[in-house]
Amino acid sequence: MLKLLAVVGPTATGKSYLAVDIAEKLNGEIISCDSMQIYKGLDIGSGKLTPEERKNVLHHMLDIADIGENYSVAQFAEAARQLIEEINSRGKIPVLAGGTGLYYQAVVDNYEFFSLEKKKDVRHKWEKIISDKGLDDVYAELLKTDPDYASKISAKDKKRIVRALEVYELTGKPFSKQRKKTDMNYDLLAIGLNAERRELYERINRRVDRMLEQGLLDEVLALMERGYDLENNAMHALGYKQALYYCKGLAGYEETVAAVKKETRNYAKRQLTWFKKDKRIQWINVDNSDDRESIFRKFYRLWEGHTISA
RNA sequence: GCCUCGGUAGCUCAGUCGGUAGAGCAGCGGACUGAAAAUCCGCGUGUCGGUGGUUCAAUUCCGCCCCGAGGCA
Repeated sequence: MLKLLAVVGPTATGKSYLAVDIAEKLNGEIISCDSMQIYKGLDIGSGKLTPEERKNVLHHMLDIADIGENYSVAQFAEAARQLIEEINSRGKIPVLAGGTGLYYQAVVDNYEFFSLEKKKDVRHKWEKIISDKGLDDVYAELLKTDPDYASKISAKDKKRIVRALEVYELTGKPFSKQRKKTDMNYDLLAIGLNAERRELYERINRRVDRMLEQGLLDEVLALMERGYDLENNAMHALGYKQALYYCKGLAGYEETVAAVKKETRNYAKRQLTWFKKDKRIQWINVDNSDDRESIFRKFYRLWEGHTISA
């Protein structure tokens, strides 16, 4: 069975560093599991490690998409599964590390995605209908094409409504028919990093301050100069969106910083909701007194206890 | 020391002519299969500063005390 190590959890808990330490000491390669670090040019704000910090370990799935393109889970899952095979065949251990719950789940649970029969942009068509006629009409359309799925989601859930219609149009199959391919087919050790809520929020606040010191606003200005704006998914990333408003003069500085911190805290909460549901994950609590070494030691105990580890 | 105003949710405050209270922000919980750092759903979380009194009933009225702000000395 293919080995797979996963490092997940909410933002600002030190997943990237732990992954590097694991890969260095256990002869591994890292597969980033982060929907924003995928994009070239989102560096500081996405919390990407610097080239210096990752020079000793091979990192996959970083900087593989342009901000102008819209990357998808389906692409990620396919590429990641391929990498897991390759890394295993080299006798090394793949470390899937990152905080994007859907990406993690799609890989580990082998989600099925229908192949796209047509390649065209139908999303804008539906978005136009929404702005012309309203969301209700579009939801009614979904009720016709895929009543099962329509009944599962909110009639106000714009993104899911559009997506289901889009997938139906591109694959010819209703969204609700997508399933897991099989149950888990990896020898998985999943590690979750978490901290007490208070401590977690302090870490997040500090991290946002650090990003600003490191030049997040300059990064965003540079992206603006290259013509990127809110129509690009990547620019909806936490921190980037708010910084964009600030750079356009639509928000004040203090207000912007507060908003980024708040939304990052809310995001961390959603990540926890996602990962807590996965009972395979073994949690490591990180606190103020921990450094990289002590976190690695906590990990190593779990690794030794893992039955098929070798 | 005296006078005035204030003390209600984590914060800022509203309110109850006496029937144990509600907004905003923050927060909490959840969903999630092709944008997911997205999108969506749900939830007031409270010794109404403390303590005596009046009352069937006090957060509300009265006394005393504590704390904060301002004024007069």
